[in-house]
Amino acid sequence: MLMGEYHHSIDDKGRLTIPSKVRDELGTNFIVTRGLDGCLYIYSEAEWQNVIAKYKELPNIKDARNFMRFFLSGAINGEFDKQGRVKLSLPLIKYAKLKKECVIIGVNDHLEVWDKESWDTLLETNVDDFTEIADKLFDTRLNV
Amino acid sequence: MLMGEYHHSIDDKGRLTIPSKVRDELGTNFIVTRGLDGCLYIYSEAEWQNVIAKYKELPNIKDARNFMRFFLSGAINGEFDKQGRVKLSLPLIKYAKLKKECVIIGVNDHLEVWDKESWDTLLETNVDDFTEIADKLFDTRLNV
DNA sequence: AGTGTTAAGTGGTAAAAAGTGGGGTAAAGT
DNA sequence: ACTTTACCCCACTTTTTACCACTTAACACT
Repeated sequence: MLMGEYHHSIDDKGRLTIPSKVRDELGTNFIVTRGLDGCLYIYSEAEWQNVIAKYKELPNIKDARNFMRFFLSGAINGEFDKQGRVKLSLPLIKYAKLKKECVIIGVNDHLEVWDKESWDTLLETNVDDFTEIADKLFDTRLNV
Repeated sequence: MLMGEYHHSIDDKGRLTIPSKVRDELGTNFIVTRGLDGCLYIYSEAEWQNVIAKYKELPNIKDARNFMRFFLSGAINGEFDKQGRVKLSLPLIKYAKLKKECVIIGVNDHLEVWDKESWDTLLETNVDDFTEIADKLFDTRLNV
């Protein structure tokens, strides 16, 4: 299970260190692609297969086609160098607005890469809503 | 069954002593994560599985995505050092506003970690209302 | 009731690992 | 052939983690 929050910097050459604690879960080959809400997703090969399988079930309508374009055009096959870093492509860096400071978080089946500013904003603007959402969840438990 | 109230301090390195009386119930590996109302939750692995199972059923909408980010990014795999302490991550310490003095309480299936000030405030502001709150809670359950 | 012994909590230090930056080499393109 | 770019490796710095020792508190026995 991927989890945790890690702060790393991206260097001039577009290299980003993947936290050592989550490297094993990714395997030697993994996929980096555009994610939702302005971050990047990183999947292990196994999880990537699951994701692709789900998308193949989508109907062949325009929205779905465009979504696939968005999702797949940015995808790269990531590999670690000896220091545990990935080289990110320019389109990916641009999409996620990555500057120097990045935040890498584990979210169950994938990693997400955020620009530090975007992440801080996300936390600040949402932290109060989480209690409400959780209350709803636990309310449904009472109804069981 | 986890219960009781314990007072411990967190040191400069973010290490928090878990009361010896509740260590056995947590096992050797456990999970610390952001909790509701400004405290931290500590779950044994078994209890954590229950919690995760619920969250995995959430739909892939923005609120749910942010909720997962919030919970899982804060989650860490806790381990005891030889003195029975856990290393807490900076995001967790920041979220719960932990200073020096902490209060650890047992709440049935999990532990909660509170900053002493927050805990005292919570008790003071709510202690008179508990009877009332209890009445409401048990009323709604009867209506199920 | 006091003293001694044991367990629990706190703080510090040293060794190991992880992260960051720089430099060198090879390859490709002009 | 030379210049530029990208990739890989090495070394240094910073952070982390594990271990050790001391202090404080509790309990028991005399």
